[in-house]
Amino acid sequence: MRLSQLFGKTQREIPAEADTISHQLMLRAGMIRQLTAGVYSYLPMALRSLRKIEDIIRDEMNKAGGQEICMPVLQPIELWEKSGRGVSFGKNLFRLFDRKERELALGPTHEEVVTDLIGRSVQSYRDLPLLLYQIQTKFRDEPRPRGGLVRVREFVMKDLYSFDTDASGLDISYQKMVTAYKNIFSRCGLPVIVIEADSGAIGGKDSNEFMAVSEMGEDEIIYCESCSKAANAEKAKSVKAKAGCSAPLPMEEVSTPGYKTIEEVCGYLKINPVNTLKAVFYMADDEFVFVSIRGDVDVNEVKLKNLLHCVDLRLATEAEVAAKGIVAGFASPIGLKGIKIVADESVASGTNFVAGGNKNDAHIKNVNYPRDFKADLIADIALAVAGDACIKCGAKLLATRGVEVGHVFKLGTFLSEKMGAYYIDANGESKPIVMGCYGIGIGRLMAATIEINHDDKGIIWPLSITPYQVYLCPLLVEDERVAEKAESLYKELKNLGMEVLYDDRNESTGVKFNDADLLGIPLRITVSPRSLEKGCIEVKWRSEKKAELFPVEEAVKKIQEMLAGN
RNA sequence: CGGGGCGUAGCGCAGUUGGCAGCGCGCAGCGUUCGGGACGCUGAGGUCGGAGGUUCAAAUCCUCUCGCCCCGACCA
Repeated sequence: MRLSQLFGKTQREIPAEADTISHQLMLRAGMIRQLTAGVYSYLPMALRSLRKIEDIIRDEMNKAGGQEICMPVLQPIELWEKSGRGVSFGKNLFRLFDRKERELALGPTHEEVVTDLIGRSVQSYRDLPLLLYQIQTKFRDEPRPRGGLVRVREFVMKDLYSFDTDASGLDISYQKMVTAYKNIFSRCGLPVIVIEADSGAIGGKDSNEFMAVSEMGEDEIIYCESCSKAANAEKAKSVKAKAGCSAPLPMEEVSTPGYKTIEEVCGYLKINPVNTLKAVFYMADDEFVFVSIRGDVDVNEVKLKNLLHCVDLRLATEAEVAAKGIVAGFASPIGLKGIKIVADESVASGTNFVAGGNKNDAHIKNVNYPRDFKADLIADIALAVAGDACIKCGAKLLATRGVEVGHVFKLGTFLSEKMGAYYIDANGESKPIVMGCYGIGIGRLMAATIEINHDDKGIIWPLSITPYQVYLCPLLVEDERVAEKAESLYKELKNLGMEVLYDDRNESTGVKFNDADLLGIPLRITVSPRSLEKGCIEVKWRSEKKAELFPVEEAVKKIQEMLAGN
């Protein structure tokens, strides 16, 4: 491709709308254009890379036994009502009406469609297992798209669905996908870590996320260096520091005039937050919930939501709290009636806590669970944080951030039961098909790769997913020797099957080199009067500082070798 | 949905007592340059996000509205 004809110009200045590195670089490199919030056009440079990523994914999916299909984006709303997930996807589901006023959704994912498809096609255990995938556009009306291609409302995803007769079959399918995913990210030049995850609106049991570790990532990862256990913060479990464990004493009211927050009460009573119990109030699908948790621990709302099996969970408003007769700032579950009480396990982690007095300006010392109050539910609903101990090996946990580039789920049978996808087993009995689903966001993968492979000059493409392999850069194209050599090299390299971006523009050296660095093509070939006079051509890796000179007659062979060796 | 910021040329921005809409980059033409974003001359490019209002006069003041970005909530 001649750069003079390439659609998508480079830009010197950083567009104001971008403050994520990958977003800035993609805009400056002329790869993407935004149409509206979270919706982008992909220009040639981006599309070439995306296609290569897709090819790698397709290859690995096929190797793992996947069969490619293509399912509709336009989906009748009844399908979503049938699965019940229209509710859990909520406003993220794009809805529209056809001319007959029939309601449709733009598919945010394809479990419904594929389960419907399978339910109609699969009859016998002999038809299973099955791995079906597609690479297709998804629509999700995200409340806040961000970071360029990191979170968008329209995007291409590879989604594979596995169908097995039983749990052990699912385990095999799941493992195949985990292996394939590791291959994919490794081939794309993107280091990832596999972590435990919550399954969110998808539902199901086991779930793992593939995270590209990066500061700009949206997810917090809690991990253990010594045993390498790692989980999304919304899923992570941890061992909290022990609270005091002296023998239980009788409860005793203390005056705490105006001291409401844990910090204030601790300061006033000269105690540590670990020895207090705090109260947090939620509305779970319109039910008021009183959460009791140790003062030094925060509530993990994902865990709480899963525990309560609710769709919508939010903090209660002051008015809602007051309406329940609760004295905010001095609340505790002691003696509370007619309110659902959920306690975190940490309330049982010690003795003689300080809790609210349920009246103004008073707290109670020496509160002990379960002696002094009961909970309707007690479970681990604590947010794990760096510094807690690993539940597996006891070492101190660390925190980092990551971009979720892939996610795999063991769905089980809840969807097949709802959607009516059954098979007949060897004994002639009807059973629900056991499902798994596995997704990779293609654009996000590309963005994450750039996020990790760049320097202050621009992108540094991994060879496997680069839009072009070679940047052919003649300096001083008005010099006939240079122009002739560059043209002949261009033809020769192309004929050898190389993907060449040929900077045939009559621009100054600085402009050309800076664009070469911005675009990040792995191998740069410079043809200049200076090196031609020595009978040489200069070759340089984008990732290296130093260039190499090769005699003109050997250059093509050397370039071939360099590309082949990487 | 809560908080903050911003909409003026393709991009980055300036533009307050309300009085001819500007600068830099980029773009087009010509010429001189050429190993890390060169220079000169000439030129094109604007419903100042939109609607309404105040005024002799609005990018500027008022009202409404739309959009975009960031933080949070949320989120496969």
